Amino acid sequence: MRSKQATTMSDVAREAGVALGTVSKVLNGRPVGEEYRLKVEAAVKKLDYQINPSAKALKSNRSGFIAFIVPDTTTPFFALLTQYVNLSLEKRGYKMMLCFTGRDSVREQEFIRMVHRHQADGIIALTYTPDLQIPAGIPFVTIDRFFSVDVPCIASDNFGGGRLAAQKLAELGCKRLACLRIGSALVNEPSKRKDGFVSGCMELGIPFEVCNLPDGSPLSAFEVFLKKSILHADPPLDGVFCGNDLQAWQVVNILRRMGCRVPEDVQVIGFDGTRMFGNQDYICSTIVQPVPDLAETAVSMVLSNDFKGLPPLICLPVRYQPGGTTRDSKTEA
Amino acid sequence: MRSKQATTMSDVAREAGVALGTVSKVLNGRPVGEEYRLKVEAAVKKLDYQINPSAKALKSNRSGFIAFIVPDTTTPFFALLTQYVNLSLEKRGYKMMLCFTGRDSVREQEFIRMVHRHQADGIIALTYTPDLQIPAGIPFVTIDRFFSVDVPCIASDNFGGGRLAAQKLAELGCKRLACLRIGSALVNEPSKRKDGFVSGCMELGIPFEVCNLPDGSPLSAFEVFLKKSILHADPPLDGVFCGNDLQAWQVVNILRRMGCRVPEDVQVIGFDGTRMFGNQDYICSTIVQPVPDLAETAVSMVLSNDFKGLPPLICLPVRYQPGGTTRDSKTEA
DNA sequence: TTGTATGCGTTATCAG
DNA sequence: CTGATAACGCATACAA
Repeated sequence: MRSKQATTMSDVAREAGVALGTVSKVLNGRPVGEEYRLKVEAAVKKLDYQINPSAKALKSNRSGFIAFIVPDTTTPFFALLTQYVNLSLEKRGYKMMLCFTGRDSVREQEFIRMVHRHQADGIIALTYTPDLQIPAGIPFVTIDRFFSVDVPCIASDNFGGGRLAAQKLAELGCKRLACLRIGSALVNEPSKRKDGFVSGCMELGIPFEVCNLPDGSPLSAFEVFLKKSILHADPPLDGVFCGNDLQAWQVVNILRRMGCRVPEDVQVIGFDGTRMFGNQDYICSTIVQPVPDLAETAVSMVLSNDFKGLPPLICLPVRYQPGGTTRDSKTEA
Repeated sequence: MRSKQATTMSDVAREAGVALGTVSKVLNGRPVGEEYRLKVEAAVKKLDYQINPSAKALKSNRSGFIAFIVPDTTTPFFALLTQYVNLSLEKRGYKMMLCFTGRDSVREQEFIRMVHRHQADGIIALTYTPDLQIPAGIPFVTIDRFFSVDVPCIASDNFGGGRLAAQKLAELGCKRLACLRIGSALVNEPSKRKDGFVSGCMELGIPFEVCNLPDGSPLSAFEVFLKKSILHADPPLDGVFCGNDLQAWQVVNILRRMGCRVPEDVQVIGFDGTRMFGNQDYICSTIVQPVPDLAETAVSMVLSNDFKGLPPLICLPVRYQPGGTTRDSKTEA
């Protein structure tokens, strides 16, 4: 029992001098006589009535919660996404049920059960579990991970971003490019960054290499590759595109430790749009993901009335952002 | 209506050949005949029964949700805290209701209403709104913000952290110290960092200055102060303690732009324990807040059976972490 | 159009 | 200790 006995719909009905059902209708925006509506609204205000979400959920089988499944909330990209998904949900009167999995597929599967039990009205998931069991009968959309044609996927234009990186590096004077990436060889959305980059390089006719390491590879593998390509190739490597900003940052560290100047000798572009402290300087030159749009789109799709008939894959436009690891005019270090 | 008609307690009761009430008792761990318990448990497993949280909440007035109110989820410290609060709640079978306020006190107050409506079982808030109306009748604990003796506050040992910073800087050879901070002059938990630092300096008998700027001050104010203290003081300023890691990072940028080498000429210590990408290198030498402990303590307190009778302020120990902006043996840049 | 009655799935009371 | 029964607050057919 809360502090003050909660006021219920009956209280409002009595206060307004109308029937219970009428109150319910007013609250749910159903057609009701103007005169009645005003009386009900007055009573609601007077009593400071708040609907009881549990009762509503019990009766309607709709909880007003959307589950958001994400590996963690501390990686800057995920943190930003979490915030915007939360915001987009809030704007539509929904609450978020946050599930961070720690990349543990058992936990992930457990969450799906939990979400099911809580009658969540939908799930937005950013997951890399390959064999995830998607629950039937509940709207499910993914971010950055394509499952199948009946599971809508919202992603950045990863392919276009890769191309853009290649173009920018060429534009900025690079003579030999490379794509460095640690990540599953599986074809997933982020792996298209590499594909786009390759496509861009080929179109530009610029020499390039791809160094795609499996998950969990040590950073030293990057170092070996970089040493070889910078010291023994002709022209030497002078432009690097990385799978994400973390890897770009690591590569920059390696390069500087090797005595390479960044961006004077080698220019580096990452992916994501990570900023110091979430809202300060960009950590590196990067392809920025449209996080607010990703969130807004995911939310609007998962809440879509006609969930079937949604497009299977939506790609949102990215943009290039100088961040000190390229020789853009305005950010010469 | 969900995909498969949800199985209910009655189904379990029928399957187990017992009464409805018995099932409820088993599920809530109330004493029940061993024989009955086994039958019920078997039926639960067989039918894959899951309790309906809405019905439970409706009847019991306990939603199983704890609200977590935080300015944003992208600032690294908040992101980490969010994750650990979520984890601590999950371990106890609770769900988190995430409310990020964007430092908007109207939104904040609105959340409190919403939380109330949703019958949240408690609130954990990290807020800087001075005149926040704390709802009566619902367990409310704060992090890093002291309201009054009946609102428990969990904080890092800010005072001790300030002292520790002074000690470390002295130990590392600094001859003149300064505390730089932007933040309300209000006496709140974080402002104790400065107090601890002052206390440490005085005890050590080392010369020091304090530069405490009001919220919203431009960074240039720091620069003016630094120029004066480094160029025109004797001995020159060579050790800086900042109110948090963001400010430390900004100060380091200013110093380097001024031509000062960090940490060779000036050493800098921040506060929070911020790391690149959430889990990589520390951004600067810093006093690390015990985030997992803060979260765990806040959760355990807000769920405490005897909410009255909790101590009004709990300070958790911090630690010093070299991070490249001090001349510690192991991190000489 | 408005009002009434029933039941959602659970917990709690109370009589066996 | 067990089992029947009555709410909890709301939505929704259905009757007026």
